[in-house]
Amino acid sequence: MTDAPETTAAAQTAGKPPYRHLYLVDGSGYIFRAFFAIPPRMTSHGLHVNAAFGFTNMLIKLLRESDADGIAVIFDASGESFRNALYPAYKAQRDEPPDELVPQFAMIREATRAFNLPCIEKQGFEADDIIATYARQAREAGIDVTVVSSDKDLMQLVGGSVTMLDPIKNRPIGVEEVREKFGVTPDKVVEVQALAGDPTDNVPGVPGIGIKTAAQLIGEYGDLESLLARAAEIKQPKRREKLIEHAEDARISLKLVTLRDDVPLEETLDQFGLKEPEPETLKGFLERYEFRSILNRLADKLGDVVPDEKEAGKGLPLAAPAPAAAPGPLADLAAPAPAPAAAPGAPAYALVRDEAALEAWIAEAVEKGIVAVDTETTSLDPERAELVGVSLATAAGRACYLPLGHRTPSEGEADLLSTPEQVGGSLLEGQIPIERALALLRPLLADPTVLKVGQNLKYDMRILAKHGVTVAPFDDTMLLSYVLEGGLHGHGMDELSELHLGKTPIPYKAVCGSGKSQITFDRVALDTACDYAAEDADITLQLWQVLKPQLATRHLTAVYEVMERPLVPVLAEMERAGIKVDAGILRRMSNDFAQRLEGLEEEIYKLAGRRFTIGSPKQLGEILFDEMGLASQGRKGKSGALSTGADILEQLAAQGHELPRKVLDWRQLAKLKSTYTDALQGQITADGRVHTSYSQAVASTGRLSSNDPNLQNIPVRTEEGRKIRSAFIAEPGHTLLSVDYSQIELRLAADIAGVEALRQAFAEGLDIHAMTASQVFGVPLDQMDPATRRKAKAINFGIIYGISPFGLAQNLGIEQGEARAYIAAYFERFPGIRDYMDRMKVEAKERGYVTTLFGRRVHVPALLDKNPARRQFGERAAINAPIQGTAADIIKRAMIRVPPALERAGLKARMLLQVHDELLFEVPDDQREETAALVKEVMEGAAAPTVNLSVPLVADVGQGASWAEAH
DNA sequence: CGGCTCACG
DNA sequence: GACGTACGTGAGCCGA
Repeated sequence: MTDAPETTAAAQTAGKPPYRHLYLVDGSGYIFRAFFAIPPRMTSHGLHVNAAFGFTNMLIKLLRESDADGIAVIFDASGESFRNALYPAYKAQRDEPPDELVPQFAMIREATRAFNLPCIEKQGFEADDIIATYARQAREAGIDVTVVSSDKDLMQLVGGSVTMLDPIKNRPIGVEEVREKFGVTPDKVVEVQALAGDPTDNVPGVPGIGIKTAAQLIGEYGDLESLLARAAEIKQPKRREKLIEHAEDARISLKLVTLRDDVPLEETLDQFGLKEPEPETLKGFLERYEFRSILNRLADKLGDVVPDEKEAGKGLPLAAPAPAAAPGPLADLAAPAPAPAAAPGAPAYALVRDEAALEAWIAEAVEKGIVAVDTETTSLDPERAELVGVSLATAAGRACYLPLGHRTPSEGEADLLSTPEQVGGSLLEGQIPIERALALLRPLLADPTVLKVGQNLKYDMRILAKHGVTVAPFDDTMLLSYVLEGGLHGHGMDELSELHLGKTPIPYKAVCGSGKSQITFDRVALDTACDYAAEDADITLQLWQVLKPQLATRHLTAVYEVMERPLVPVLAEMERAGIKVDAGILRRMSNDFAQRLEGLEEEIYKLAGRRFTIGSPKQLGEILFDEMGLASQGRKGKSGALSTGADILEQLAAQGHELPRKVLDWRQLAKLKSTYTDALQGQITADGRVHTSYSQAVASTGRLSSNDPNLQNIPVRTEEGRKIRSAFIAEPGHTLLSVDYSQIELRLAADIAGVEALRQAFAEGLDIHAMTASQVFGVPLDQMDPATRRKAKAINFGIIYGISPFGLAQNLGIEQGEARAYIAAYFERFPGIRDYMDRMKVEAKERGYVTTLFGRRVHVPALLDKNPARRQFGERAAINAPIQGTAADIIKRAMIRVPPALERAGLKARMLLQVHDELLFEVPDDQREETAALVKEVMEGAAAPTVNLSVPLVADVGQGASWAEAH
C-alpha cells in the first residue's frame, strides 16, 4: 500500500493514499454538541449514551451515504495545549462537562475503534490543529477533504478541495456558509476572530468589536496587521482608541485562533483508507450499549439478529449513492444504490418492497421514538379515498416510501371489451400485501413510546381507520403552525416548507398531472411516487423539528395540547359519522324550485323586454341601469360595474319596481337549488349520509370551517330555506338533538370589555337587546317596541364586529349621522366598550397579534398596512378576534369533553356537526333527556376551570326528527 | 381563476 | 384627510 509513487507536495506522507475523499471527523466537537442536541437516552443499567448513540449513527451515515473512502476521527488530548503557554487564560473558565457526558468520551473512542477507524489525538495539541495538519497534507496530495464538524474555529480551513459538514444538522458548510457567519472569505476568518475575540474560549480580541465590525474592518484594511498599523485613521474615536490600546491582545488572539497545520503526527494519511470492521467487535460494542436499532440495521452484516434476511443488503433502509470511485472496503456495508446522481444535498429516499426492510424502518422508528407518517391515496376526499402507500421519516433526510396499492397504468381508453382488470389496472408486483404491511405498521402507529408526526393527520387517521389502524400519540405540524402563526399565512405543507425550510416540495401536479390528463396516485410509477411521498414525510419531520420547540418558548403549549391536538380525533369521528340526509326530500325540492324558476324567468324576460342571463351580474346591471334607467346607489365593485347585490335590488324594489323583486326571488331559489338541494344529493354516500370535512387550520380566529360540503351554512333564516333542514334526519329510533350557546359572543364581549351593565343583564337573565335599547334610547323596558329593539340588536352585533357609523347605517338602512349618534349614545352608556376597542388596537399594533381568554394568538398583519382602508380593516379584525376566538375556544373545549362524558354516562349519542355555537347530536330516542342535560352541562361549563367568566354561559336545547325541528 | 353574490354564525 | 367599510367562513356561477 505504501509503494505508490510519492508526489513532491506530499513529502510528509509515507505514500500516496489509496483513496480520493478523506473525512476528518472532529470527535471532541461532535460529542459536546450531540450531548445537548440529542434527547437523553439510557441503557438498562442507567448509563447515559445519547451522544455516543448519535456518534455511532453519524459514523454509519458517513460510511453508507457519503462517498468517504478514507476516514479519521480526531480527538482533543487531555491536558493543556501549546495555546496555554501563549495565553494562560485560554479556555481556562470552561465548565466541567456534565456527569452524564464524561463516560461517553471513552464510548466514542470505543465506537470509532469498533468501526475499525483510526482514533487520533496528540498531547499538547487540540483536535483542530491535527485536523488542520491532515487537511493540508491531503490538499497537497490532491485528496478531497470534508471536515465533519460545525466548529467555527475550523471554518478557516474551508476552500478549494476542503469543505465542512455539520454532522447534526447534516448540512454542508462551504465558502458561502462561512461568509454568512463571518462576513469574510474563509482565508480571512482568523483575522475577524482575532478582532472579535471569543468569550467562551477566553480569546480576548478587541473590546467593543464583534464579528460584524471586525468583518467590515478586515474588508476595508485587508488583514489585522495593516489595520493595526493604520488604526489612527479610524474615524470613530472609541473604536480607534480600543484598537490602539488592545493591539497586542489582537495579535495574541490571532495566534490563538490560527490553527497549526504542522503538528508532528505518527499516523500518516495512507493509514486512513477504509477497512472492513470486525463483525464481532462491532456487534459487541452495539450490544454493550444496547443500540438495538443499529444492530437491526446492520443485521445482515453482523448475522443472526434478524434471521429471515433473504438477500444480503436488500433489507437495509439506507439508500446510498454509488461511490464515485472504486468501492472502498466498506462499500459492502452500504445498501444497494438505486439513487442516480441526485442534486447535491438532495436525499435519496428508500423504496420499501419487502417485509424485512419495513421491519428495519419500524425498528428504527421505535428506537428514535419519533416518526413522521404520511399516506398516499386515490382521492382528497377521505370517504372515497383508497390507501395507495405510506411514507415514513425517522430523521431529517431519512425517509422511505412503502407502496401498497400501486397499479399498472391504464393504457388508452377503456372500451366495451376491456376486462375490469384492464380498466382498474392490476396490482403491481413487488409490493408487500397491504394487510400484511398494515399488520406490521399497526403496533408502531399505536406505540405509546413513539410520537407520530403528520401534516393534517386527521386525513391520514381517517384513511388508516378504515383498515383498523389507530395513530397515537401524535403531533400535527399543520396545527403547530396554526397555533404559532395563525393569521400570518396558510398552513399547507408546501407553504410551510417554503417558509421554514426554504425548500419547494415536488408539486403534486408534476407527479399526477392536472386537468383532464390527471391520474390518481395509484397509477404513478413507484420511483416517482417514492420521491414525492417520502419527501412529504421528510419535510413533515423537519417542520416538526422547527415548529415544536417554539410552542413552549411562545407559551402556546396549552392552546395546542388542550384545544387543538385533542380535537383531531373528535373531528375525525364526527366526519366519519356523517349525517343522514333524505335524498327524496331534496329531489322533490329541486323539482319544485326548477318549476318556479322557470316561471320567474318568463316573468323577468317579459319585464326586461328580452332574454338574458339572469345569473350574470354584468348583464343584469345592463338591463337595470342602462336599458331600464333605474336610479341606483351607484356602488361599484372592483371591476367597476355597478353592484346588483341584494341590498341594492331591495332598494329598487322598495321604490316600486317589479323586476328587482322578481330577480331577488329568482336568486333565492337559484341559490337554494344549486348550492343545496342539487349539490347535496350528489354528496350522499352509500350509507345514506353526508360527510363534511372540517378544516382546523383555516380561520384566523380559531373557528373551524366546514367544506365538501359546507354544512355550516345550511339555510335557516328564511322559511323557504329552512325546509332544506328537514332533509337532515335521524336514523330510525333516533332523534336529532341541537344544543346551542345563547348569545355567546355578546356575553364574552361583556366579560372581556368589562361592561358592568351588560354583565348584570346577563346575570339576571334579561332580554339583552331590549335592555340595550332601553339604555341607549331611554325607552322603559315595559314600553319597548320591536323596531327599537331591532336597532339595539344591530348595535350589539356592530360592537362585536368593530362598529362604524357607515356599517351600522348600512345595516339599519338609516343615515350615517343617525348611526353615529346611536354609537355615541352606546359608548356613553357602556364606556368599557370604547376602552376595550382602543386597547385591542394598541395591543395588536405593538405585538402584531391579539389573544383570546385562553391564550390563543390571532395575528392581524393588516394593522400595519400603510393603506388606511386595509389598516382600519385590521383594527376591526383585532376588535372582533378575541371575542370570536374565545367563543371558538370554548366550544372546542366542550367538543373535546363531550364524547368522554357521554361514554362515562353510558350514553350512545354521536356528535355529528358543529356550527360555531351549536352542536348537533344523533341520540337514541330513549336517551334524549339524559343526553340533552349532560351536553348542556358540559357546554355551559366549558370555560372552566381555565377561565372564570363573569357572565354565565347558557346553552339551549332543541330536538326533533329533523334538523329543522331540532333547531 | 378572480369577482360577485349569498348561505351560515 | 386619506380609504372604502361591520367580523369570520365556503360554494356556485359568470366571463375573461
